[in-house]
Amino acid sequence: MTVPLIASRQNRRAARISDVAAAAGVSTATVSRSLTFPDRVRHDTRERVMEAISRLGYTPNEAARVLRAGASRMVLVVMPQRYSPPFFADVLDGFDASLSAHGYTMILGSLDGAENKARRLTELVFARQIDGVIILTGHVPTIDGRSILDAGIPSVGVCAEIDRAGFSAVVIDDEDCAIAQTRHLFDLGHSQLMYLAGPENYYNEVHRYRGFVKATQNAGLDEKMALRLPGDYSFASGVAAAQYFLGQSPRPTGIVSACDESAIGFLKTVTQAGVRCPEDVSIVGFDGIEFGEFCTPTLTTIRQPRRELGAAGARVLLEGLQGKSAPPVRRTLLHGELLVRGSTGPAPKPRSRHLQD
Amino acid sequence: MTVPLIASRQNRRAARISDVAAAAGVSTATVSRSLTFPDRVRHDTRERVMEAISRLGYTPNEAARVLRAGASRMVLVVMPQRYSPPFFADVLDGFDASLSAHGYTMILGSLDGAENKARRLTELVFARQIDGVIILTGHVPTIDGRSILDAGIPSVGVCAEIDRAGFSAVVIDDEDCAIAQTRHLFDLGHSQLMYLAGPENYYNEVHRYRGFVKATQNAGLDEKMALRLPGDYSFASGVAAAQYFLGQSPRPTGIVSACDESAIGFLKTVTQAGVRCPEDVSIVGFDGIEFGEFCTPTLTTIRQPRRELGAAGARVLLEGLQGKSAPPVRRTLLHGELLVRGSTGPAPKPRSRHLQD
DNA sequence: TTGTAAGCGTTATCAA
DNA sequence: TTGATAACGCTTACAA
Repeated sequence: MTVPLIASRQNRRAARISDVAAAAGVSTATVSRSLTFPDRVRHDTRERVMEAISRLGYTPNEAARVLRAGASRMVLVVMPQRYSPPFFADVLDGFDASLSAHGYTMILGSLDGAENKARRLTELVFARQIDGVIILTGHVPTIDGRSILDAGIPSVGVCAEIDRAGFSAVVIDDEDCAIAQTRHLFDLGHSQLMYLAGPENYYNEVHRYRGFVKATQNAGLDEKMALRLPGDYSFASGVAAAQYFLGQSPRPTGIVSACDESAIGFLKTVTQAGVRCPEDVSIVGFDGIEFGEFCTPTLTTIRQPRRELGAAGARVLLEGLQGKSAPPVRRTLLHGELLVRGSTGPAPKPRSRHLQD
Repeated sequence: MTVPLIASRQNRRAARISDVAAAAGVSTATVSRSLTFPDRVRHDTRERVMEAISRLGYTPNEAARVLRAGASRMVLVVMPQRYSPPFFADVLDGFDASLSAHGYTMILGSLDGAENKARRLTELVFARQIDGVIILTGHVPTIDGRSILDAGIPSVGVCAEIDRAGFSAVVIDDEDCAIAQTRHLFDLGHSQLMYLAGPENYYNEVHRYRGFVKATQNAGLDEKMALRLPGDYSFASGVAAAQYFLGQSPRPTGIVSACDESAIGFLKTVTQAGVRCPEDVSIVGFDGIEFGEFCTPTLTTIRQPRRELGAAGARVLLEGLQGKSAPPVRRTLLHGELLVRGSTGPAPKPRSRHLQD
């Protein structure tokens, strides 16, 4: 189903290339060349053309250029369903800075809400309105038997690898970071851990949980000493996990969270219930969002290189966009870094703790 | 200066309308009509056409449609220089939901970074690639003697009125909200206030500060009892203000902040220095971002109806987009709401307080 | 170095 | 109800 186009009110007719050509006393081809290949035009001719352009306030009609050239210089960034604005804002900044420096415009589309959002994005790509795609989630939906990835335009996964072969990715070492989170707690003497998960089957969740499991196994910890609670990267799921935690006895003393928001929700909720952090419970977040410095206590976490992820993602995409042939598929690995702050401390002495409610 | 277009690699040639027409044994006009005006085509003809479309995986080329129809169904959202992702994310969601339901695609552009960002956005609009504009800041830069507002396309200010006559706006009652913030502190007995400002000359800052001044004057408070500290809606400016505050003696006991981030930065910094909140100092934020519930103490603030701002802004723009003639200019006023939480309490008894460092 | 002219893929007008 | 055809405004062979 296509919505009919409604022509917008034209006030004064916009200048066309032919107007400029007439004003400068040259052909339209010369105007076009003056703009795109300045050195293929005689100097004084170009001056006349430029003067006419600025006098008439001419801007080339983008639709006509796109149609003729078969390229739109637009890049679509696909956001996951549940996303954290504090986290992604910096990544997007990284994209935007690089892309706009190279003449590309960034379009943002999110996969949340109804299916028709995903449909519109897919159509946009197949309508040849998009030259390249950056995907911030591992999975892209298939609509009417085709997905954005089928359009055959350069596409790169950032923050998450795309769940289909043949695409480059820029990611961090999620698994190692989760190992670092977990080890940090072990090093502090914790032996009863809890894992606060992200959305099931998400790339990041899978890898982070894998790291958590490896680290606990390495430490010889029994599976049962490392409970996994569901979550979705929201404050709310941290609160829910905290409520579960408060009902436990004995309680775990170390919490590994798959993101900062949930960690902060958890932190606040248990603190309010009288549990002290880090004396009674230690918690490690993941992402390094700015809030982590402003909650109480400050949040120990994994700092992700957010702008660098954005910049590197843009760079990889630009290679695909500008090269004559498809560049080799590759995986760029950046590194997260453990940031020890106030929310983690030595495990409490092994005394049973049911200070409850 | 225009960047040359580089045609993207075509794998298999995309189906065109003529391919569909041939496959269905009709003319291209009939294919077009089947898509746009289904009821002007005989039922069985349309069925054949639709079958061919889905068999060939045909999607109309957007550039061609845009060129021919003179409308792009794209809406540009202009973000201010300094913006708060946690705040604007919900507003954007509000836009996106309404716009995409009406067949429009949203493009995001920010004014931060170098001038060339603003230039690209301006060109995009003059290139007739954009049907409508939503502006989240009062001021839009002029580049080469023209601004986005000069393009003559429907434009609406959201969260801030545009600093030029002739444009509709959807805003909240900033001034009244600031009065409510300030009164709340007076009601609690505070008489030495401090105002933590937003960026100079921003629409919101101007109105909020005006409300603050009015409320203090109404209360008969001396100008000197109400210091204004500069800020820019960031955590950092809250921290800076806190450092100034800590150096004061006696200190103000009530802080009115122009945004939540600064308030939280302030809160954290003074708390860490041993000042108790709300016993020694009360603070009121502005915006109602989610994190306000998770800092310690929770933040008293003004809750803005963010999604409603987005939805209303989209609605006003859509009127301009869909109507035959320009709708009347009007100002839609929504209301913020004081949310009393933990960061405000009765003014301390008037004893001098230099508990310092 | 410059100009001529043929498309790019649609949609809308007009005629059948 | 359908079809032929002329735009939409630009870029780019190719010719001069």
